[in-house]
Amino acid sequence: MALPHLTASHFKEQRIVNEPSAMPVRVRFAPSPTGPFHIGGARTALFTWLFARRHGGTFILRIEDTDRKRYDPEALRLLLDGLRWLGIDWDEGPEVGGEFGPYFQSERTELYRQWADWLIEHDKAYRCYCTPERLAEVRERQKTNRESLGYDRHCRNLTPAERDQQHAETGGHYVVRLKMPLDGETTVHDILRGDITFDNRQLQDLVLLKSDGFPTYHLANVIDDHFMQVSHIMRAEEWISTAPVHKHLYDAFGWPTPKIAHLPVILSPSGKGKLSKRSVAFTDGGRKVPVLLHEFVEAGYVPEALVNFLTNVGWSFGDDREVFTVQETIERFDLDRVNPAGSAFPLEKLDWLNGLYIRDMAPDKLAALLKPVFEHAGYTPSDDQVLAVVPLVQPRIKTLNEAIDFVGFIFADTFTPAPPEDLIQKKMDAAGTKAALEQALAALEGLPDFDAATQEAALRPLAKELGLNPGQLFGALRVATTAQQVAPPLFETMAVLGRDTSLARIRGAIASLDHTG
RNA sequence: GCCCCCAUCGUCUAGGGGACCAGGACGUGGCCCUUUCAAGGCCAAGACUGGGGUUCGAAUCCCCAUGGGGGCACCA
Repeated sequence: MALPHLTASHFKEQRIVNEPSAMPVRVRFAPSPTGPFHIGGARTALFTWLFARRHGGTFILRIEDTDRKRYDPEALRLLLDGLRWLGIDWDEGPEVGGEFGPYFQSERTELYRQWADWLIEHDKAYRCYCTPERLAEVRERQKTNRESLGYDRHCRNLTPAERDQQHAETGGHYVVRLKMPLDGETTVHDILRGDITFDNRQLQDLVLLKSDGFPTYHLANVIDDHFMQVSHIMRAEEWISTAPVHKHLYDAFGWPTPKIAHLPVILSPSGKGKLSKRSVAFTDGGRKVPVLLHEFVEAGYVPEALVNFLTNVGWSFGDDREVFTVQETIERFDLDRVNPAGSAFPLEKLDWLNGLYIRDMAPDKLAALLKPVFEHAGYTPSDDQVLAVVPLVQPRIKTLNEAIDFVGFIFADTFTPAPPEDLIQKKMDAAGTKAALEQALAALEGLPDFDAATQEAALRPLAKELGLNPGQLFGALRVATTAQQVAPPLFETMAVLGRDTSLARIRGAIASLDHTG
């Protein structure tokens, strides 16, 4: 009988027991306003928010605007709008405040500076006077010598006299670096992965305070998470490698380390590399893969579908269910069903889900969503016109934008007839098509009403009479009235178009067939 | 190069030593329905990366290999 090993399954058992801890759940999403809102960030925000809501905790939004060079004032608006669009609300943060503010790191610089000084005073950190040029040189040398890359700790070993001299020479220009242990190991506990152990010799004396006086992520993050009483850190997987540094920072301050879960990354649909705005990917169909949240909005996805989709990537509902509401997700979301493996972005599944949600939607709600889409495409339909068109598109579109191809022509100011040859259906010729259209025209003209059912009652027997398949007659009429080979069902379409317009177009088609003979 | 993480159908996933000749979903193919396109219904093909252990028994636990991913900034 072998001794039981400490295995992943042990962690999982422990996790379930320990999860509802006495400490109130306080989690944060802490984006950096340096550019558009990335879908990966949106997923991290969603999972964090779901976790907070599931545990009756507090969801904090904190803006990590400590990078002056990359700061983008537009980014914050995109971020807040994006979160709201997804239905993610925050209990503390911009616009709502909270007792642990301010929630913009740029307004907390004094705090970071104080604690950086504290670290220096307590010999946990040191001032580094190395210029970017020297750092680059060190780097180059390490590369040519095939050594492992990193700061050589030059300033850590300065004598007090040398330090004073450097201070004077550089005009007090310095960064603050954390004094990491030079040997031994550091173990970080990740909720999804268990213990992760690092060799301290691989770890860096990372910069905590930049020469412009702003903190780096490492410092600001640790200080804020501590003072904002964050219980669980949830962030993307790319932070794993700096987690041990953060652990040492907490230890240096003498603060407890929050529980940490590194969420898996979303990969490009090909599975090759992170889903990135820099390396634009395309689907097999040649469609550009959306990456930024506003690209999903513009592509005609609806928030309920995107949220449902995002929860299906890296997390699973269980019970073999793929479709569920946010409320249902909140009721059962937890970290133990988060898959630590990165996943390719299954865009086709989003299309399917989006279509599902569209078909499920109340017609007036769909109309409200569709109107701006039509307007963006250059049409100006009235509310009633959009509502009339909803039944035509609702069962057949996967994204809102697809409605434009189906029914956009209905709102167009001018009608461009299809070339006459397009009117001619399979196994038909120009003369036969012309005759069929003339017969149909006559039948339609005499109708007491122009609703779909009345039209059908007249035209279906006519097709038989003419010895045509329904598809032949209806196809010719479809092209005549819509100038499209693909359109919503004919009778409904003509009903929306109106009798006058429909008949005029049929007459035009008949005339165009004269010229082809 | 160094460090770290991960590994089930093409893809997203279920799976926690026996209930697994591995379940669901998307996509794909076929059939039905049909007025083009959809939607809907039915059916089908399709995976435990490899090798060693542990065990009566491994998709599941351990090790190695391989593959993929992430990181190695005065960016987050």
